[in-house]
Amino acid sequence: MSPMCNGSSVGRPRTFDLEQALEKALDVFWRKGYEGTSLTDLTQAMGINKPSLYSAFGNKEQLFLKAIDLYEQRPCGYFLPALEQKTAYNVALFMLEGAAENLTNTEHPQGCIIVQSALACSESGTSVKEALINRRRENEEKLCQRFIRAREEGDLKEDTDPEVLAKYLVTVLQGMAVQATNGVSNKELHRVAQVVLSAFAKS
Amino acid sequence: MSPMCNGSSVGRPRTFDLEQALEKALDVFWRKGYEGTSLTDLTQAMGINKPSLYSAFGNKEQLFLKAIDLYEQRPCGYFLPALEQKTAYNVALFMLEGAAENLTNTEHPQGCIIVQSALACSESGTSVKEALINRRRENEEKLCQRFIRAREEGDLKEDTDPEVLAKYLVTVLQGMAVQATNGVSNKELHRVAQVVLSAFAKS
DNA sequence: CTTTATATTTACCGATCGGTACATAAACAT
DNA sequence: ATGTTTATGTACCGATCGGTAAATATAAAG
Repeated sequence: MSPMCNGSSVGRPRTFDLEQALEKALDVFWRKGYEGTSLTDLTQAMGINKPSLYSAFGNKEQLFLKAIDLYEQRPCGYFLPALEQKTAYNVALFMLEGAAENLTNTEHPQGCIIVQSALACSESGTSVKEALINRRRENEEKLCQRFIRAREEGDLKEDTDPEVLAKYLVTVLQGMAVQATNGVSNKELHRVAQVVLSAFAKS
Repeated sequence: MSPMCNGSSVGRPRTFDLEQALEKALDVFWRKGYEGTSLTDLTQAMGINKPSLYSAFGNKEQLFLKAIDLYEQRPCGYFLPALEQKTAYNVALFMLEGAAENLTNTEHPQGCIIVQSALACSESGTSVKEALINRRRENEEKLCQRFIRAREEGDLKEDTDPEVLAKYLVTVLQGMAVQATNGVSNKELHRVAQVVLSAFAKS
């Protein structure tokens, strides 16, 4: 039992790459949603068979949760950096333009997996649905905290409510995610973002 | 063959009310989505069995399409009247406040069935998914036409693009629908609506 | 070598999916 | 009373669902 060795080098070695397989699973869940994705869809895309999937990732739900972790790190990686912009306006700018570009990027499925993969589902999907609700709430909360800080720094007027501003912004972002599933172009989403930003500048 | 008689009064009469059954089906589809709803869910809620469902409504997909027709007439009945308001601002006001109230109304499921019931789905659901995309587009187009008229009437400034304004507004409305599935209160949605409307007034 | 530990393959599990065949029931027309 | 027409209840269809048991394959450790 050698310490600090996660790969446990005894036994037959795995013949596929964990992260590449997870990327493939993310792609399928993103396009078809949680319940719309079957294990056959997954194993075909990942190039492995079911027992390998279960031994590596647990089950369908745990695989999905790992996939959305990867989603937040990679395709949606612009979110946390957006929070680090110097002004509240720049936070909104970075986030809206990043979303407009990313939600319509044709190098991966359109829209946001955290919005579209389990908005409504059967009983067996409710735990995933609630996990996604929590992710959306957490992201809104992070944005809210950033706006609270902005107001303390004098970056937002005293009479603007950070909570309402954050909720308004994520509402627009989630709406843009729906528009992206409609097949809207990045140019159109950028125009919507501009409407928000021009109002932001005047306030 | 007596003319002008839709109920074709020959044969055993139907023992359930078509519209009441459709209302029950709408309620289930609204909560569970298209693919998340099973025929067992439907027949239990409607109080009929499968052959009755199929003879009365065709199949699951046709039943769903009839359910969203009913949705647009009844629960979402504020949309078309909103377009008839006298000014562009009042159109937006009526629509945003109506949505805030309706999306969170606890007398029926939360959110918007046209947004949430098939954002992402398996291959077998793509035709329903596309039907919903078309509904969303049609509603956006109606709003766009209303804003074009508003600009012709001098009700909107010459430099505002009706298409962009309409797309922005439906984006907010669709985002509010997502928020509603998160379980947000009507008060919170009204605050978001107010952000939009105050910017609208200044423009 | 043998042992031990892990991964892969195949084949299968019970449950549920959307949809239907068939017999029966209930109304009207003749 | 009989036939026609439509609706209902039961019982079933093949396909697919998520998940797994068991056998085999491949590595390191002894």
